[in-house]
Amino acid sequence: MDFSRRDIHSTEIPVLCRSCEVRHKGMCGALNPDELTLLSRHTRQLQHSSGEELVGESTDVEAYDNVMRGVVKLSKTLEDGRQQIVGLQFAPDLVGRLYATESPMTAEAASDVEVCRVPKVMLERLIERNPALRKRLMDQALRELDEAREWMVTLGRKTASEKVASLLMLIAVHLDPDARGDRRIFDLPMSRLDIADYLGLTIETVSRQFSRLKKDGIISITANRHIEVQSLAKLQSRCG
Amino acid sequence: MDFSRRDIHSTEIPVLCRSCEVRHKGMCGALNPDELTLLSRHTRQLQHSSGEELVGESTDVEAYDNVMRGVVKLSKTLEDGRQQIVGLQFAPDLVGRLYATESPMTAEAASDVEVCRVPKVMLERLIERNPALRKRLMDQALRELDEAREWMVTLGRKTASEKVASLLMLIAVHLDPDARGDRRIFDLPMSRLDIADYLGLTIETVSRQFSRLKKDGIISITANRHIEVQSLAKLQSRCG
DNA sequence: GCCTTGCCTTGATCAAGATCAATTCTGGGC
DNA sequence: GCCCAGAATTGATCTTGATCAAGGCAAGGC
Repeated sequence: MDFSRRDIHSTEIPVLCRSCEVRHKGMCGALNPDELTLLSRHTRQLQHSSGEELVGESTDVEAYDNVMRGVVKLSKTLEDGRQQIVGLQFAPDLVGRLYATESPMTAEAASDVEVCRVPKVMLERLIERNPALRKRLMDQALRELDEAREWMVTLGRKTASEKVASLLMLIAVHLDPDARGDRRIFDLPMSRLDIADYLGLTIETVSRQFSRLKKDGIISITANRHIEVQSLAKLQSRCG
Repeated sequence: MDFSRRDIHSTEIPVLCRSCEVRHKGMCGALNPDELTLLSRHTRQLQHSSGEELVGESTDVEAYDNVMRGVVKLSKTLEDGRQQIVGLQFAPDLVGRLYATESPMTAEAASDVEVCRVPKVMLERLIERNPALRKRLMDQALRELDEAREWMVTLGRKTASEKVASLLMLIAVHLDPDARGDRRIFDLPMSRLDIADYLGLTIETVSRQFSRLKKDGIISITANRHIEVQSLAKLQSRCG
């Protein structure tokens, strides 16, 4: 698995949401600060497990959401309730299916989240006359495709213990990218249920695998969510 | 799962590969016949399980392959040999990672395949000045992303029997799209091993599930590959 | 025709992970 | 500090699908 840091400008730059007059610490992703300032129309704070949806099937608004802070989960549900998380979006990703008014998917806050809402037509009009933006959006789509396919290997061919190790690696890379050496410290941005739904496991199995990683001295956990990875190399070696 | 026929012009149109002077029955996909005639430089016939790779990591050629006939499998392999097929490409898909000279993936013929090879730089130059082509390629990327995420649900949350039913539905839709009524007849474009690698199962489990579908009168199989679906509705009801 | 080879099927057994059922931990309200 | 509700852990048991092993079947070579 390729856990290298994605190519974004991680220095935070102020972004002013014109309509709400909220000043964010934004990051350069698909939309740069200027474009975001130009387009953003509404800023929302969403709380973890509020049940509120972002751009998604049921909230079929004509908009995209640019993630400013926190983690958004994209999930799909079978008729009998079985759920699978099919993607995580970190700042500064743009959430929402380009060129489609609905998508058979739900976007919800996995952690506490702040998003800037961008009207669909405005963005799509801007895409037409801005080749750089177009390229960045194409790159986000292709990167998400690569990530989805990489995760298919995890879902289809890895053991429970490899799955959990892979998730910890993924999050360590996204949430503590500047750490030095072999240790990483971060807070899990999601519940055990979310983790299970992302890995195609049950919460009990996830919990047992965490306990095993603790027992083996690879991680320590406090307050359920706070993770200290003692050795990233050892964790990597468990990713299959 | 959405098994609706993808939006392509399925009428076949002649395409002339200029360099090889081969005339194909092409279909309109990401590249239309004019663009393909303009760009194609070499036509290759690949045989099922020849081991030959299309555009991929090891054959790091500066080209894309446009599938004219047959089915191409995209797969990833873990160090210990566990394999996962992460996508199937049917005619007239374009195979190859846009804007990247290598991708951690292998593309091989799943069935007997005919492809038109297109030089990377030529296509990327054409993209710059052809908005319609650009949009079609963006749409293929977004569609592949949707399909990958849909398959993640299959891999992570469905039972073996639902997985096999889902694969049969997928192939029925692609390879016998014009069939009327509730019956479908087609040849499986891949081996049991490929099926297992696409579904995250073993060949034995796949075989048992086929046997069960036969016993329940939902499908009949002759010569290993030839499938007759007696009731698409019943098959659908087993997809989870 | 017979043998070989590769692919598929079937059966017996095993183990990883699911399920069911208690506890225990954590955080929030008072 | 104490209580409560939701979340996480742990244990006991069961099920699904993997593994190991044997045999069937069809195509190609001689």
